[in-house]
Amino acid sequence: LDGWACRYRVLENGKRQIISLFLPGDICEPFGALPRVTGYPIGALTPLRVAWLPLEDLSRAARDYPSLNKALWWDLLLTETLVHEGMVSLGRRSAMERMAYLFCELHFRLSLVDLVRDDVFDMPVTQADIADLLGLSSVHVNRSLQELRGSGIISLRWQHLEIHRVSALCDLALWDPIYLDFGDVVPMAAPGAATG
Amino acid sequence: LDGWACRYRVLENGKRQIISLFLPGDICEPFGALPRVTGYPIGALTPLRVAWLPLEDLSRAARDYPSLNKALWWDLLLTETLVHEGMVSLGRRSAMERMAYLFCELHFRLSLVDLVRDDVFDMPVTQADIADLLGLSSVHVNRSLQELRGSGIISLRWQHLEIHRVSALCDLALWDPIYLDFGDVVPMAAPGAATG
DNA sequence: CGGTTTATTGAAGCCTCTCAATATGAGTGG
DNA sequence: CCACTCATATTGAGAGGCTTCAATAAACCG
Repeated sequence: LDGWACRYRVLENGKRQIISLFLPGDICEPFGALPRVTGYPIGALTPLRVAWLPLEDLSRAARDYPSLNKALWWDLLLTETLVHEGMVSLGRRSAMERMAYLFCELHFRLSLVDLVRDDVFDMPVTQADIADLLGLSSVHVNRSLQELRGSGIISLRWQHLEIHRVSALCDLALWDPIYLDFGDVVPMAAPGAATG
Repeated sequence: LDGWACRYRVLENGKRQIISLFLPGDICEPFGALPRVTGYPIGALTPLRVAWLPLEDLSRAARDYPSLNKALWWDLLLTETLVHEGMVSLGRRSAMERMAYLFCELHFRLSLVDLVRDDVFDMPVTQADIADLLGLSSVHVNRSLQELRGSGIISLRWQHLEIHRVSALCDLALWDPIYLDFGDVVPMAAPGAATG
């Protein structure tokens, strides 16, 4: 409900990679068992306020309310897409482009839950967190950030991010709003109970 | 059924990133609508032989056979985990480590479908493909490959990969067999039909 | 047997990392 | 309100990994 969390993984050599971000309104375990099984822990990046949904309640509610069921699928698809685009960032975007992309993504996601006002929003995370999210060192995050500020596209102070030129940021990020066409998605009717 | 495929994404600057690999036996669209919606194309890396399952048939079969339903969830979870670990590779593993990790993953996955004999298997992809998979340049893939061969851990000729020292490869890859504990997964019973 | 794709090699340069030091800010207790 | 402490941010310098460009060798294909 409040605060930012993430799914992450720490390698034996001590390096951490953040897999995905959970923002206010996000569902950490859309259909229950997903994250439990994978072994990736979920950690808080800020103090958190969370809602706990018993599996049975969620399951029953999803069965009773088709629109909720659809919303769960929608969430699953969107989350998946975000992860995929994160992979593209890590593999094929430069440090600057990754930073820009991250801000674009946050702008998009936080807008969905009405947490953006005039292209300004809170970013209650540390530069080290951003580094682990983007696969960079915190030093380099700092420098990229300064460069981005110097170009006049954004400003970031007191954990407030202000995007001055959204289109310039999107261009830099190689942003492609492929997720925005989710409106009329009707995924396959989910199969029956898994008792086997 | 035969051949390798992948889901990928090409950025405006022409760079390609491969999101995930589909090997023989893999399901490209586990619950139907997932990839269709995200905009990521699926491409063949080799000549392909595929089975096409009509959505209704799959849906009905999953409802009628709980074990199949469970298998679909299992597949979804495993695929998800593989993607996540791929992110960790891109973000926090060096070129050598990524190569090693890729071979470990392939060894694991191809073993599941009985395509590995004595730690030897086919790898019918080009070095450029591997580069796009690991977020590297093909030149660097070539050099990392040579280094890996020179160390005596593997040999790769005629698109045949031979792993001589599996444990050394796993160590190098920072391999962590977290997916191997999938045996007794019973995910949440999938919710009802999505008509909304 | 040519023609095209793929693999290999070399050299130069940049992007990003690591190490290390300093500055700034937030929180705490006096 | 200030001194102290700790986490975070910033800066510098040097090194290294990886990339790009470009050329050559090898393998594949009809």
